[in-house]
Amino acid sequence: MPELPEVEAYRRFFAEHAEGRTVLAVDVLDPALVRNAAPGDVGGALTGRRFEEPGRHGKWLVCPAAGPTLLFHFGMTGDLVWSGDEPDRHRHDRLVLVFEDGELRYRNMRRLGGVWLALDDAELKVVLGGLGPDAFAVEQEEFLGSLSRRRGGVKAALMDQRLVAGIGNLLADEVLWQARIHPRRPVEDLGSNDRVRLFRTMRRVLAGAVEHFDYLETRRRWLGRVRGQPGGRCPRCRTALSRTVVAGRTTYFCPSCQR
DNA sequence: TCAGTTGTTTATAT
DNA sequence: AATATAAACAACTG
Repeated sequence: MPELPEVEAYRRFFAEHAEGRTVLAVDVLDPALVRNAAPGDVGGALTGRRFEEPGRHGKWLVCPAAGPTLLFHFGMTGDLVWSGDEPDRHRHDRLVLVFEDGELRYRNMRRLGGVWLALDDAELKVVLGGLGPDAFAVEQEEFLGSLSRRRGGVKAALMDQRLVAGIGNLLADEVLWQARIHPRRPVEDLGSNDRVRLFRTMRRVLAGAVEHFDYLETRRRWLGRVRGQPGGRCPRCRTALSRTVVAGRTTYFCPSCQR
């Protein structure tokens, strides 16, 4: 379920297993998931290179290797697996980075997402240039500025990666529930107090989710834990949650708390 | 068999 | 020009 917090966990996982290590080989098991280069280009660019500290922007994992950069997007079902934790390759493993002490596998059941290669900053910008600032790093001033230029529903705005990068369907519902804002509320109707509360709530939710990225199961007072459950009730007021479609996605909210 | 699914892109409509 | 909506992508699960 890769939104910003999960990708941050992947970033740390990548750092643990790949940072500072030299690529011995790249096995492209599913050429279609190398999205912007010929399959052989990835190994050509990375073999013999050493990965540096990985970064993250929104839902993208950015892995520089002293020159070329490998980028991962996880779609809905992407994952990273270390061979030490799981000896055998899996049929959904799409690309494998081979190191001296093991291999790191990019797994993706549904094949949404994939792997991108950038050879320099210009190519990096082609891949990431359309994204807004990272939702966990953006300053309040910039966020409010973007909101002021935005019209339409607030949930659509939060999920728009050009506005801020990293918020997906579940986190958008979580942020709006915690901020007590109705997902269909037009941005232009929000007062400045609502906007500031939205920003602070977004930061708090992201911080909590990055800290405990199993928040969907374990966070007792969060919406995520009950959304989708039959008969799910608002953790604050016990009102039965509403389920609808907003911005094309299944949306849960509390009709009592979120006016 | 059928509905549903956490992401993004594209086409079309407003 | 922006925003909204639906479909497509793809491969499962219940």
